[in-house]
Amino acid sequence: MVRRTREEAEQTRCLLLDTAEQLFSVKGVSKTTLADIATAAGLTRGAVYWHFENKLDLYRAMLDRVAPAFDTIRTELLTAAEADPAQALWAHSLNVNRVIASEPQIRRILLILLKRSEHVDELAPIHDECVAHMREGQDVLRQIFQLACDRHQTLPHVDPTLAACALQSIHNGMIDLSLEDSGCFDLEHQAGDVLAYLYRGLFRSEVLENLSPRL
Amino acid sequence: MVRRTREEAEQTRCLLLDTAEQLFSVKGVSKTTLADIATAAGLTRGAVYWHFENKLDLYRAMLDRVAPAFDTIRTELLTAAEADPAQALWAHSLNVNRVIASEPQIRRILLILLKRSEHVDELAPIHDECVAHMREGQDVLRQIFQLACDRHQTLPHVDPTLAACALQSIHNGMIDLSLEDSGCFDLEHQAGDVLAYLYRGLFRSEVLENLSPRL
DNA sequence: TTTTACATACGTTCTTGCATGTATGTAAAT
DNA sequence: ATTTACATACATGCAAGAACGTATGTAAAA
Repeated sequence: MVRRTREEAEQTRCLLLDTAEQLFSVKGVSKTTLADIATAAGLTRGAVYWHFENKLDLYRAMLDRVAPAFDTIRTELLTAAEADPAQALWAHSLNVNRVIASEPQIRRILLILLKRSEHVDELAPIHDECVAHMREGQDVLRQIFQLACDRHQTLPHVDPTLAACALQSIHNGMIDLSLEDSGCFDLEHQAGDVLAYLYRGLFRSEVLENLSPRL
Repeated sequence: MVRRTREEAEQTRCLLLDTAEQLFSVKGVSKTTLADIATAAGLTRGAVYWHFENKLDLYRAMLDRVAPAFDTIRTELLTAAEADPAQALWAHSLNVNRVIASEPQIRRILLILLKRSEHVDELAPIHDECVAHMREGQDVLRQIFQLACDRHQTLPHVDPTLAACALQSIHNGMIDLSLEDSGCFDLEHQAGDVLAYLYRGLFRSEVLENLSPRL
């Protein structure tokens, strides 16, 4: 399979990334060799080394493909927050679940990040970026909870920082559960109700009644 | 360092497990070789192969050292549940955080399980056991939430299964956050307040007021 | 004709598993 | 109380196979 034009080369690159995604999610990152990826893609290691410097470079490129999706969600949250913080958070929570439940590629990448790679050594800097990204996300949540507090949407004694931790934690926990092979948790159908329990402990009932879609 | 008696041999075994724990948590499981462990312990690979069949056997033995701690916590939960389910759950939640916060060995093992190993291949059966253990734990939580529902301790429309998911998720999420190097979350000091938000969305206020230690 | 997009071949570095060596402990026979 | 016989607790050496990086070959595109 010899690709000749630039266009076909781009296809080859995508194929390698898709194949890597697949193999990483099944065999784990450390157990998947560049030869495995090349062979599974119907190519040779030469092709891999043409498109990527090494395994780490390929790994980073693979993750970069899904970053925009998360940026989009965050932007939507920020723009909606000024009008109604509580509503913005609720919509955001459902958004996160919907995206993860509906896009297999996102699920595969999360699976690789959370359960198919070791967060050390060469991969450490990449995972550090992910953690930094997560902390930014948590800070965004904190700001919006602060807004909600200022507008008295939250229950008394709700601290914005801790509320952000709570929301982030329960989201991460649910994502983790849903990624287990056993499939003991279904993000699309159960996450809304689970989130509702937490929201009821954070926001006043008048606020909760006005959330759409219905809490 | 030649150990001659059985007693000294047991010490050597422990030393190897301690060393493995340390190295796994720093370098990751796949990047840590048996030679690394042996050398760091001041021994050779021969010693490792004497005490353990192979790397997998060593890994399992390492995990087995902390299993009793979790069993103890679960037993405490079950015995306390009959008298007062809500109180038992609250005490259990605080217990989990206290144990993890106070015992470095537990934290190291959790770190290895969650962020320093790939849940595939030879390690897969071990991690499957962990998942099974977790699901049993979730079922215990469900049963106790069922008790709480029966006694009208919970708010209306709280489903035991989903409540168990919620509690498990937020616990796992907090543990995950607390294990990050950045230390952006402190299990011992912040987890109680975060948990309180969820409990307020699950239990009636009369029940919450009677929880000790104070919610 | 040069560059692109790969394929092929080679050398090196780990890592593992096993086989073997050896010094010490231990229990029973004498 | 010795000696004998064997088990224990490691250390050392070797063979074999990954996996990687690189160097080189090659056919088509530009």
